[in-house]
Amino acid sequence: MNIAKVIVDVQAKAINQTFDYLIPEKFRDILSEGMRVIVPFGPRKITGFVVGKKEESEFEQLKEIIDVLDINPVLTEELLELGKWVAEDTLTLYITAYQAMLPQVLKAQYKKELIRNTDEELAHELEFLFAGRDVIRYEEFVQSTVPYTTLRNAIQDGAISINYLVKSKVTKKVITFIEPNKEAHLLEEAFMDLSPSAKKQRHVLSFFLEFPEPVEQQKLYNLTNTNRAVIKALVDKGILREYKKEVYRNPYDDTSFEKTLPLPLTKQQEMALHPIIEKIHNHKHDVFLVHGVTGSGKTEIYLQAIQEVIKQGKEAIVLVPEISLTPQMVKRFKGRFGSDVAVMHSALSNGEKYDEWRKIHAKEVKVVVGARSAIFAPFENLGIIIIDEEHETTYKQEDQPRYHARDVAIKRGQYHECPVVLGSATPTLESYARAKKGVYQLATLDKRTNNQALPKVEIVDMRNELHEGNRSMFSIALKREMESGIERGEQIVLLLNRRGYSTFVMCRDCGHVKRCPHCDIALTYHKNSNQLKCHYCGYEERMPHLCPECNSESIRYFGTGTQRVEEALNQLMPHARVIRMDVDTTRKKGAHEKLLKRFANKEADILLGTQMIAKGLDFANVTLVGVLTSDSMLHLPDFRSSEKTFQLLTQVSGRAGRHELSGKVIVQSYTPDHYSIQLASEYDFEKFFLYEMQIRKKFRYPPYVYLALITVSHQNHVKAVQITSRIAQLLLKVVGKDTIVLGPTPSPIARMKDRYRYQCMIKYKNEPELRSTIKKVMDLYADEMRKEDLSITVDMQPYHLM
DNA sequence: AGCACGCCGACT
DNA sequence: GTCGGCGTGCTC
Repeated sequence: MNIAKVIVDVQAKAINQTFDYLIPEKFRDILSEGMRVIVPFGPRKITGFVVGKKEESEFEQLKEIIDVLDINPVLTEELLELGKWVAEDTLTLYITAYQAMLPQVLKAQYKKELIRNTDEELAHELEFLFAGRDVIRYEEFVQSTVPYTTLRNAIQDGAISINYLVKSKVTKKVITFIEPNKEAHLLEEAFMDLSPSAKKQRHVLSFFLEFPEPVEQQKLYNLTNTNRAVIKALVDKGILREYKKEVYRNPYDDTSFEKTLPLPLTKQQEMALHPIIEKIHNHKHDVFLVHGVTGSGKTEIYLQAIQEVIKQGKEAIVLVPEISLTPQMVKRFKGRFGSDVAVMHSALSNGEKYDEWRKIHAKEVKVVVGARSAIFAPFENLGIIIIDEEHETTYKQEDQPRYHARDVAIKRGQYHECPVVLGSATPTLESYARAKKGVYQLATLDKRTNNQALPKVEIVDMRNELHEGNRSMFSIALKREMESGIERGEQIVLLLNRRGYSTFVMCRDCGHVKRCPHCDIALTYHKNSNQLKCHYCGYEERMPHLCPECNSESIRYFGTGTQRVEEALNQLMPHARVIRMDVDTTRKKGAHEKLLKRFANKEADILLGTQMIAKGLDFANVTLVGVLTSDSMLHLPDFRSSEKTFQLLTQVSGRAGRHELSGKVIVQSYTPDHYSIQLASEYDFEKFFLYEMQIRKKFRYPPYVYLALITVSHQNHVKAVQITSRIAQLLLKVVGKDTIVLGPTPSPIARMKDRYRYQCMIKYKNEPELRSTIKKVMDLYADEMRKEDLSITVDMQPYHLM
């Protein structure tokens, strides 16, 4: 096996295939599939993944692999196969799929440098640029005024050559330790010899006389109240010694988690857990849907199933929506499994993510708890995969590869012959329908573990409030409940649902709304900078004093931001202490946890926030949940808007009365009769499911059909429409008669970054050839995509129709 | 994609 | 003769 098949790091359709390379003698024994290599590619050097080996190649002149980057393969055989499947299933490039499976820092960076090959005089500009050096960075040339032709000539003459470099982004964290450099009695001698005026040095030495152990440099500074200078003096005298050690960055201090033991299960939990355990014992794959109301103890089921898996010497993956949002979740896993747990989520730095990944790769942990991409954890002996809050949209990646973690989980579950558990209080219609059909195993938990009733939900019709002269954003009922709650010393969670409903700027005189000049969307007002920003392209301008249309001074921002609610709250109840949680107050690392901790410590009466407070919070003292704007996303152009509203209301309601105190929920709405609001208030998932399924059936939406969305964008409006139309016609010709091809229709954001966007939607039940057909159609436009700056993207099973 | 190479027109 | 701007074709 002297030849390696390599997928190279070039994102282009024409390169989406394996390339053969000769394995040099020195790498023959060590090179295996799944390793990263550096290979020559045309004039450059790039990285690639070895996906296979073979004896012969149809190419005559093979180049040799330049270097091998890994000692152990970064992708297992399973992951190589899985990546191939992901790429083909989502219609993306192999290299894109492989890179999505690995931490960012393993992606190489490419650099160039110019090398002088001759002592002879160069063109004078080049001579000036090199300034006596033999090697310069390529950027130096780019930044200079030297014409390209001059360099080109020098390269053709052989006077200068380009060196292509592959640089690793990997940085490993190193900690400096300080320890005594002498034995105890010699140390004591040294102590005596120290000048009596060297107070600090004597203090440090006395510390080491008491504890002759290595100490982290930083800790030593703190413990002995010294600094670099003092320690250096002692090191220079040969009394102390410093050494460096490579460590994992540990974003969670394992010792700070209290060890927990399995809790006794309720009958319902027992019944849900039992069949899962059975599959674990029999090494059989199956998909379980655990449909449990908030507080029904789903997490305990996960924990005990994982315990069983660990007992068998196998590993577990737990996906949670966005783990930084639920420190309580991490606490529960770390509390039960301690340092056997790796944690992966977007709030970690790239270095931290890499370290957590290395722990998995090195088989130092048994469990990974993480967001979407943790589904690719390089375990080789998986015993269970759990997806908590299965309905969350974050499990679908919105850029390439556009995979859904649930699909990947099931694929891996099949490979490892292990169960996949989906958990939710409000499952997606897709999963629930499958469970009802018997494709998934359904377990229902309709009782809370503490037998507390779910909090009562009161819907307030905001139209009546308006008629009765209450123009504020708080209904009379909500105000009353907030006041009495605070009086009793209880806490309140207020949700401002502002998805699809941000703060835009409108002139009260002429109705003019400020829009982005490059995108078809209203600009959003940002108070702290007094600027208007576009959330799609980043365009920004100053908030105008006068309406640009009619010069009126009555130009104001509309919509309800959390800041405005906070101000109104302060006016309404000056004594109430409010914590505001939104993108602005949680931008800084760790800000999230800090705010939640303050709320938990009862440093505030009201927690006011956006969607991010709806999930996973568990505060014993919260008895009231208020939803200020329950219907803001009902009117989005999205077939899931009812489902999402139902999910959000159900979830946020579950935040009240989780422990001894009973809870209450007040939902304010302008459409109080809407079924998703009504049924959420009754916690009637079953009824909601049946009703919504009828609607999906009538309008032909999932789960009755599968969707594929093709989005075409181009600077020229007419061109975008024309091409979309042609694609729709081409597809219509080949698909089955039950398949619906819609389009061209303008995308919900019809213009973005000065490009017009049109889409073609395909609704199908059974189209085994659809992927290859779409590929062929895309190939027809390959040339135009390159030359004419045309863009065509495909999303199989889109979540948002943007 | 990213690069080299070659051709062409413009300008000293 | 240079200089700079495209278009084209190749990458094991």
